[in-house]
Amino acid sequence: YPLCCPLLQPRDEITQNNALPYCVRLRIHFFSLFSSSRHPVPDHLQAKRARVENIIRVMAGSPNSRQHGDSERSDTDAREAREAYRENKRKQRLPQHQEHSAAGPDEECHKLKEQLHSMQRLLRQLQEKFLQVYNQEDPEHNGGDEAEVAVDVSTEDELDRKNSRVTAECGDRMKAQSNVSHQRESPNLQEALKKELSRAVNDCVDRVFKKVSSTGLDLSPQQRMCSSPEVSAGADGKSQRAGSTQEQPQDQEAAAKPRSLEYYESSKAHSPQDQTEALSLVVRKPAVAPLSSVTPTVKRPYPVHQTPFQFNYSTPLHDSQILEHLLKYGPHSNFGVLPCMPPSMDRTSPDSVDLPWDTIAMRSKVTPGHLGHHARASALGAVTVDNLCLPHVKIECGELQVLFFFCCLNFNVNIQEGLTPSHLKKAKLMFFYTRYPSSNVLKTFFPDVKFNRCITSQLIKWFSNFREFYYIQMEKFARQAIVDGISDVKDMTVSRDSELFRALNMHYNKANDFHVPDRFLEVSEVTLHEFYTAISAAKDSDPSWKKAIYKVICKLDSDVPEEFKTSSYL
DNA sequence: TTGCACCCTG
DNA sequence: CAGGGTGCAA
Repeated sequence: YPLCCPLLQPRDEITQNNALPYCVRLRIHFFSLFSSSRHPVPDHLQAKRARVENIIRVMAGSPNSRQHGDSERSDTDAREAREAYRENKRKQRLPQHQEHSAAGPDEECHKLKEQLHSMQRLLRQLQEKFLQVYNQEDPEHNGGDEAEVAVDVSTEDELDRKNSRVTAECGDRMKAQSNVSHQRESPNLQEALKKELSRAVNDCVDRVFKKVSSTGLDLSPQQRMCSSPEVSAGADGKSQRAGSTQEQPQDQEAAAKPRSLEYYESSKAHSPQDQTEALSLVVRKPAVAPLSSVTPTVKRPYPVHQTPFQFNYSTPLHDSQILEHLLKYGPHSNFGVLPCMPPSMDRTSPDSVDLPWDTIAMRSKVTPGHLGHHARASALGAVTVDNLCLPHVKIECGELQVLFFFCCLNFNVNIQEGLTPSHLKKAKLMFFYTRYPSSNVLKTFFPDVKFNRCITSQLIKWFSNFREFYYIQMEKFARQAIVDGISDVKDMTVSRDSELFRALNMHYNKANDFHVPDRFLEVSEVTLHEFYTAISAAKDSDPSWKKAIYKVICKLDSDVPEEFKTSSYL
């Protein structure tokens, strides 16, 4: 079976089968995986799986979904293009030190290629592991009918024949089940099938979560929301509430609120202990020892004040760290604490149920040939990827299912949309070289970040804050020198022993694990002298007296070393 | 009018 | 560090 997993297939096989929404294929594979891989399959589950299998084939024959997807994609492409144009126009107006960007799509393409290759490599390894364990534990079920679950689109005639056959079969099966009898009244069999499919999938996902929680994973209610069996979602993204949720207030007002706020409130109601203070926009990275030495203090970045537009940082999972960890140390190793993200939806949002999985689908398609999908992913992923984060999850169980789940999770979030503490650290170290980085420099040196306007301004703001601290220190020490009666500028030097340097180093290089370049000491000294002379000349009476200094200092930037370009630098 | 950088504040 | 206010330049 594992060979059929779409995530484990070569990219071409995945993308060429796109007659069917990828989310559906992925869900099917989840369903098959969890219903058959470890235990003999009960009859009713087998029947369910067969139905699902049939539904796939029916849907694969439907041209509607694809056409819809294509038009949607070109819309997004156009939007993206307009955005890029505006971005370029804006750049032309930036001050001198901000150069033009020529790279753009090529760069992104290259970035995506690299990420894809890395992910594919990891997935191949995972596949091997899967096969190993699978063969050990369940030899008699290996290579059985699951192989047929993969969608094979052969000739159109054949497909038609299959469709009519499986449609009939599926109809019979459904008639046999009293709990879906109402669906017979549906004017459109496909709609009914979709409902049944999503019910099966939700069922499956719910079982995954049950399994997860029974084997040591700690999931709070909101993390299970996307798997709620009470909600039946159509595979086209629409959904219906098929049951009631007693914990959620369901007034119109709540439904009209921005999703982030809505989620924040509901999550607060569920687990008030998690949110105790104003939260940083910096997304905490996972503490995945020994890959990262970041202290595993995980803050829940639920944004109380965030606007939907800012809701773009998504995930701290980074560069397949989780998967790598699993592959290196096995699923029994202790993961410590996984990062958390701000789940943005709850089950009171009737149109949200299918989104997390759609997001998997779209993001999984982020490949050089599918930048259109990428655009869709950025638009929707900003909101939906959050759902897949499992805050405060300890991985201590050895379930392959969990491994696979996190594999998908990680695959999904391979592209950074949020800035992590590592990015902040890197930015601080970059400050030793450049006080006024252009947006191009930022893009070049944060290749693992999916840039958008929000992220860019956040990074710019960081450097603005760095400068602020820097200049405050300079002014402070310059004034101190004057108070101390230093009469000659030459008597003021900045060395590694200087108090001034220690203050700066403490701020930008707290761990003191980075060798600060000499050039930074020189620039610091120049800045200190500038402040000294300006204050000595009583220029500080002019409200904008610092501007002259800024003008001098911004010319002293040097190039950031190439090593900083590697996303795994830290 | 818009975007940016700085300033101030929490 | 981030948000809001302000002034400046394009």
